[in-house]
Amino acid sequence: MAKKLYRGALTTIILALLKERGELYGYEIVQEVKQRTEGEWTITEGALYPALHKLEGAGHVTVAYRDYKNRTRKYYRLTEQGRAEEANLQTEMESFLQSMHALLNPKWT
Amino acid sequence: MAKKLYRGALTTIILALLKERGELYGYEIVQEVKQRTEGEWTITEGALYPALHKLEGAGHVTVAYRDYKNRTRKYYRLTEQGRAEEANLQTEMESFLQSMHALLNPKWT
DNA sequence: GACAATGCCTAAGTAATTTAGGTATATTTG
DNA sequence: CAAATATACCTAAATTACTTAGGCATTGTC
Repeated sequence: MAKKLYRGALTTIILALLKERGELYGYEIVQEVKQRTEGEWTITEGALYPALHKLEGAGHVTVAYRDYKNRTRKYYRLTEQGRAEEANLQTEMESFLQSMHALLNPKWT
Repeated sequence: MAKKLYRGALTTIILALLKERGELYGYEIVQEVKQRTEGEWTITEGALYPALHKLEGAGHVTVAYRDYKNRTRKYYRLTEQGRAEEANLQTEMESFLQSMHALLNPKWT
């Protein structure tokens, strides 16, 4: 995605964006991430599409095909389970941030 | 370390702890991380020791052997380059946190 | 008319981790 | 006091999320 970190965060990001936006297609997710991080992160398609397929297989998202100018877009949307999973991963991320904070910021005794 | 996330953060953590504490031996790092994260994270030794050896090979840390009750401890300490690297990784982590924030927290337009 | 952008995809390679061992001494517990 | 746990180091194989490097087809741009 960017350099070394971030491994494992991709699914969390996808689900969070879907929760916020309701519906997104793959290519749109790439653009969205690029915009929001001001070019810092570029999701590679080789990571994104397999991740989306895995989410679909797990029942966390559903797919709807829609055409736009002779190109087919696959729109993804959260299922009920997907919402639950999103909440879990959000919690996990918060826990991660907290732990990281505890490790990198010494307490001024 | 914990579940899925955090890959790539280990070196950042090690260097940050060394900067703060001056000197640490391997086993001590495991304990320190466990304490600070309130048991959330357990660095596996299979990850830690190779990481330390890599840091040594890169010239980011130096090693001093010291004995304590018939057991040998390998104390690690930052080199000048190690300090620079620590600063780099710290910056990288901050950038990561910022990007993550931008992705998970929608801006209330 | 060529090249970038849009839109989807997969397969091979990479690298940081986990898992699962190994060795040896010190301390705690039943 | 024996057995289990803690301390202290280590490595090798397996796992896994990712990058790299392709492929296909259409649309927009210089």
